[in-house]
Parts: sequence; structure tokens; C-alpha cells
Amino acid sequence: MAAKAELDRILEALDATETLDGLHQIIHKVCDGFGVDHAMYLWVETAGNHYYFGSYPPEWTQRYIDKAYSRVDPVVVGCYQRFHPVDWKRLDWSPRPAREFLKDALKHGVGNQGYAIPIRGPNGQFALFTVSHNCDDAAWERITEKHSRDFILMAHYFNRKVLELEPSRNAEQAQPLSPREVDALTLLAIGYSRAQVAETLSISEHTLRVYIESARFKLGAINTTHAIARALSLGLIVI
Amino acid sequence: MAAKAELDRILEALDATETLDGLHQIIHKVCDGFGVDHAMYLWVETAGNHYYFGSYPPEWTQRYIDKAYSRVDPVVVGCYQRFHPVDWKRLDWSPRPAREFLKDALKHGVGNQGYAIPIRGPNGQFALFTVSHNCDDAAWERITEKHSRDFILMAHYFNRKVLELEPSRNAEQAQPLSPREVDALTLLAIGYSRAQVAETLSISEHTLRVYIESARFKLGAINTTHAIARALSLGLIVI
DNA sequence: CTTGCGCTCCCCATAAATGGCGATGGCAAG
DNA sequence: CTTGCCATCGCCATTTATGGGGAGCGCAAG
Repeated sequence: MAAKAELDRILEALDATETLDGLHQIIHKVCDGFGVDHAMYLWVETAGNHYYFGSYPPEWTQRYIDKAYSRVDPVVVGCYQRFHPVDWKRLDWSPRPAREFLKDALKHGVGNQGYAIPIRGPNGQFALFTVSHNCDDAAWERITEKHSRDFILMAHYFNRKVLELEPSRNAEQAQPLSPREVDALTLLAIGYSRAQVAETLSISEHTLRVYIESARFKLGAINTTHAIARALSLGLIVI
Repeated sequence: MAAKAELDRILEALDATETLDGLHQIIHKVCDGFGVDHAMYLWVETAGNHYYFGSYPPEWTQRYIDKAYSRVDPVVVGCYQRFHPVDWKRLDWSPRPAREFLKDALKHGVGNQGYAIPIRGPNGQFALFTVSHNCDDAAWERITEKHSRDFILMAHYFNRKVLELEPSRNAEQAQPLSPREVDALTLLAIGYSRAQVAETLSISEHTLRVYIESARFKLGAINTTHAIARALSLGLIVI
């Protein structure tokens, strides 16, 4: 089957590329190889700070950033709460901002059909791989049914490469915490006050403070809340 | 290719199954179909609260839970910080607890080779899909090279089904936070004091307090640190 | 058109966390 | 055998967070 060879070619190209430029080119091969109008990868971070590449017109991508559309885009919002790839049609387009966004998107050449694959990486990374197209529902269903597995794999490989080539975006490795520090931060993270933590761990509150301060220092955190947040993000504690 | 048909059969079975029992059976088909000794799925939550099914001997799985091995298991610890599937050999087995864990695992019939695929879902879900086997390095590399894509897809499909059939675990759907609440918690999570957050958001410190309290209430958190931790865990904020 | 919710503002008092100065003993690696 | 890290303890002053009251405006959905 042609598409199978297509997938292999793309995944191999993804494995082989060593530059972001190379990576960005491959997205166009996805369009050609799978007969869709557009494909894109979008790493969603805090508002306005995305990492995007794809085949959408540059005006649209700029507009998307300028208008902070990722906050209203049902594809982003909807995928954030699910694991399963999703057809755009099945998302909730009822809120007014969403409908206006859709109108704007169609005007800028985004396809009326789309299929989005949520991707999650370490440290809370969240990204999307999307293919979109202009066609009727039946034709689109044929495409997505046939290639949904391929899209999943490509999403995985794209993200893998992005993480590899954009290490700066990926949080730095923190020095490990001592067991007591982990205990202390974990209990604080579930809402215990310092007094309660000290009692739970059967240590003086002062000793506890030493742990917290030590953990704060290791994590480069300026207060306890920050330390908890960093420890959670870095996977050093789990609640 | 036989393995291709094998993959199709398994993914279709995964799509079709509607019970956890059915799901648990399929893991054995993975072993048969791909010629590996063991396969397993492990949803890692707080210590001792896992969701597991697989082909390991029941004694071992019980022991794993009893000894809280997920805290020292380099497969779990190592995968938590990466996106890429990983061969067990490439993990860090040098800490003493890890070495003792390995000895214990081998004694209980876990293979000397393994390949682990990290899986992440909404609300900070973290799971592992692992295949393991007893053989030499060369043979193992042939298996993993040939089937790594299949393993990724199976990991994805297993997790998809688990999320579908175990909604209770995922059910901790927190009510969504308002944009201002997200702003407030996010800034607190990066270490800002309330005064700084209020200034950054250009609101009074009292208004900020209302947001924090409202978020605390929605999250069932008893103090700010707890709220931050829960919001992070639930994926409601990202830092 | 009412009800709810989000966003905004203020004061007071108390509880909690932080910063700074200490100290001792154990254990492991260089 | 020193150096560093971990675990444990104390006190005081200051800053910050929390809990308890209030209130008004706007928007959207029932």
C-alpha cells in the first residue's frame, strides 16, 4: 500500500533529521503523502508562547498568536482534556468566541475538516499534531479512518524530535532531593501546614524548615509554593 | 508480514473490547503475537495506588506494590522524565535501591530485557506500557527495532481503553478555573508573592485573594500551596 | 428578568511562613 | 581524615498569608 511506504518514509526522515529546518520541511511531506491540505505541529505553552510549524499560511499563524486564539480554539481546549485523537466536528463549537474563531479560520484558508492528536510529554508538555482538509464529511471520514494510526505515530515522532532539538524548552534537570525533603514537600503539596508536616514526620518544626529551605535552594525556588510547583513539574514528587 | 496482521488484530480487539476483563486478556495476546515473555500496562499514581494488568506472576506484582517499588524502579523513575520509549539497558541502574530491585525482579521471573513506553494522559496521568523478555542483547535489539512502532501504537490504544473503561480514576474532573484564577495560580506557582501577583495582574491584592480563595474552593484545596499542587496535577495550570 | 457567576474593590485581626543567627552527631566518599 | 551532605534541634523578628465581614457592575443563560 502506497500510504504505508509514505508513513515509513516520513518516520525515517523524522528519525534522521538533525535540524529544526529539516523537521519543518517534513510537515509538507505529510500533506503530499497523505493527500491533505494542511498539517501542523503546535506545542502549547503559556499564552502567546507556542512552538509551531506547519503548512498554514503565515498570516494565519501570526494572527493565531496575535489574537491568543489558543485560549479559545476548541481544538486546543478540547484536546487538553482528552487522550483520544479527535475529529474537529466532535468538539464543542458552541461558545461565541469559538464560532468567531472558526469563521476567522475558514476565511484564512484553514480546512473545514480536521483531525487533531493530543501529545503530552514530560514536565506537563502539551502539543498538538493536526491534519486538516477541505472536503465533505464522508471523504474526510475515509481519510481519518484509514490513517488515524499513521497520524498517531507521526505525532509521536514529531514530538520526539522537537523535544530532542529544542532541549531548552524542556526543563533542566534538577538535582535530586533527599528522602526527607521529598517527604516534606509531598506533605506540603497535599495541603499540610508546616506544623502538621512536622508532627506527621515526627520532627521539630525547625528541622522541617531546614528541609524545606534546602529543597528550595536545590530547586532554585524563591518560596515554598514555588518549590512545590517545581518539584511537581520536574516529577520529583507525586501527589 | 505476520506481525503486521498481529498488530491489527490486537488494536482491533482493543477497540472492540468493552470490559476490563477483555482488556486484561489482550495483554496476553501481545506476548503471543510478538514473541515476548511479558507485557504489562501500569498506570502510576501516588505510591501504592496503581492500576496494573499484565503477564507478570501475581507474586511479583503484589510484591511490587507492597514494597512500593515504583519509587525506586528505574523504569518508572526514568520514564517519568522522558517521552521517548526506552530500552531498560539505557536507564540508570546504579543506585543501590535500583540494583536491589533488579535482583529481586530477576528472581521473580521478570525478563532481563525490557522496553518501556511512557504514556501521558490528561490531568497529569502517567502510565507505562512495557514488554520484557529473557534473551541476549542482540536478539532483543532485533525485536525492539522491528516492533517499536507497534509497541507505541499498542501503548496508545491500551491507555485509550483504560481511560474509557476506568472513568472513575479520571473522574477527578475538577471544575474548570476561570481565566483570572488560572492567571493567579500560575503566577503563584512560579514563586510570585501575592503582592507581586496583584501588581503583575494590575489588580488589588484583595481581588487576587478572591481568586485564590475561589480556586481553592473549586479544587478542594485547604491552602494555596495545596491549590497550586492540585491545579498542576490536574493540568489546569502549566509552568 | 432574575439568578448565578466572574471580576473588581476595602478593612481588621490572627495565623503562618520566612529570614537570620546558631548547634551536634552520623555516614560516605575522596 | 577531612570535607560534604544528611538529619536533628532552638530562638527572635519580620513579612506574608488567611479568615471574617462587606459591596458593586456586567454578562449570559435559564
